[in-house]
Amino acid sequence: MRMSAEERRESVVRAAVIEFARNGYRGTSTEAIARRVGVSQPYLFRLFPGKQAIFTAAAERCIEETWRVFDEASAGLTGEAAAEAMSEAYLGLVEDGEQLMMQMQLYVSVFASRMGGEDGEDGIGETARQLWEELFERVRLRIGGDAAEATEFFAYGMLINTLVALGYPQDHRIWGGFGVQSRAARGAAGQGRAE
Amino acid sequence: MRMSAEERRESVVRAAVIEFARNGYRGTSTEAIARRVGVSQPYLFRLFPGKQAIFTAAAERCIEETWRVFDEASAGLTGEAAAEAMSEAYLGLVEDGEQLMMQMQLYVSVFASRMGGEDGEDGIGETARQLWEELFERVRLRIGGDAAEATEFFAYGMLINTLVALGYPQDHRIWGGFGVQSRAARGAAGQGRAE
DNA sequence: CTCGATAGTGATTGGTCACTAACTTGGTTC
DNA sequence: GAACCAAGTTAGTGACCAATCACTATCGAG
Repeated sequence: MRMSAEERRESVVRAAVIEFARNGYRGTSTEAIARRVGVSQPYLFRLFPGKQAIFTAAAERCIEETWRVFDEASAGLTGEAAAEAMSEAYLGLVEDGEQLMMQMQLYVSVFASRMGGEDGEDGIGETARQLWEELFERVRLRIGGDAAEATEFFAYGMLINTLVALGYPQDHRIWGGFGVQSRAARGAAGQGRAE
Repeated sequence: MRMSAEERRESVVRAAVIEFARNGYRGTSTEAIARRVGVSQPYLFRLFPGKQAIFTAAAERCIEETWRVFDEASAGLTGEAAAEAMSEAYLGLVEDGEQLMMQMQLYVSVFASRMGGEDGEDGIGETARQLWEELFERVRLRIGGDAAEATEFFAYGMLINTLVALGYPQDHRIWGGFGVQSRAARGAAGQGRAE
């Protein structure tokens, strides 16, 4: 089906999120992305300057999407209620694993690009930090401005990432009282840890 | 320099942790590991049945090492004091990034192996979960048996992983009052969050 | 010294992958 | 209906990589 280059780019990004999430940067062939999109592999290089650019676009998309979900879930709320709503939404977002693993893949790619890893020498680290800080700031404001609470929110978020990556079902004892239904929000809700 | 197969395997594992940490499973060539060890690439396949086995050995080593550091740092302590000591030790362990990134690479590999990713079809997920649970259990006992506190400990640990991976120096404001010297311990210390 | 075992290498191979060049298809406009 | 342009394809290239095989070097024991 013939469509505009812009529309194609959009479907490439969507396909790339899935493929990169599952197999990582090196583990994903441009062939696989192209097949998922339904176009020939060389055509990708007309829509994007290279594989790295596709990865970056997918990573950006993924973090933007995370904020979109947070924003939607916590619209009109503030403080703990907002944090709770966002935590709950995050568990939903992350359930299928694709969004989550794209995040993780981004983190390891950023590290690799710093450690003289051979690929990703473009400014992916800079981009990632910018996106992360923006997300952090937005969440902080939404839950009421307290940095420590925002930090706690993200800490539990990162634990969720890890447990999901390892493949623990949400009723496994390792989730230790959080996870499963809305109780998941408890830990991340930042229930007034005074300091 | 000629050495016993067992000694060689040991140096291969050490080299593999570095290479896999920096470049991931797919991004690391057996050639690169061999070069770092100082042996020919084919010889690796005499010491290990395949690339995957080297990766698994490196991952196991890395988690065992984490416990070793925790254990040493918190020897003779219990409760919050133990948690604080372990947190502090973790920041030190993780500072250079290699241990940490090997962990992250393990997580993404486990996920990939679950998602029909083409490599890692051996039981790496099972192995990883076992190692993780063992570590969790040991930490839980050391800090006094409370699962929620252990969960919080690990949550902040995972946040540390992410921030280090993204390349934030420990005095960056995103660390929000934790990180930097022993104050790092504060967040992870599980300071009696009643419920 | 020599013989057996263990440590280690060089050459190769079948396969994969990012990326390029040159070409074709389909829609729009005058 | 032809001229034009953007969308899309087929064919190909050089580089790299895990794994195998057949071989050599070095050690220790009798």
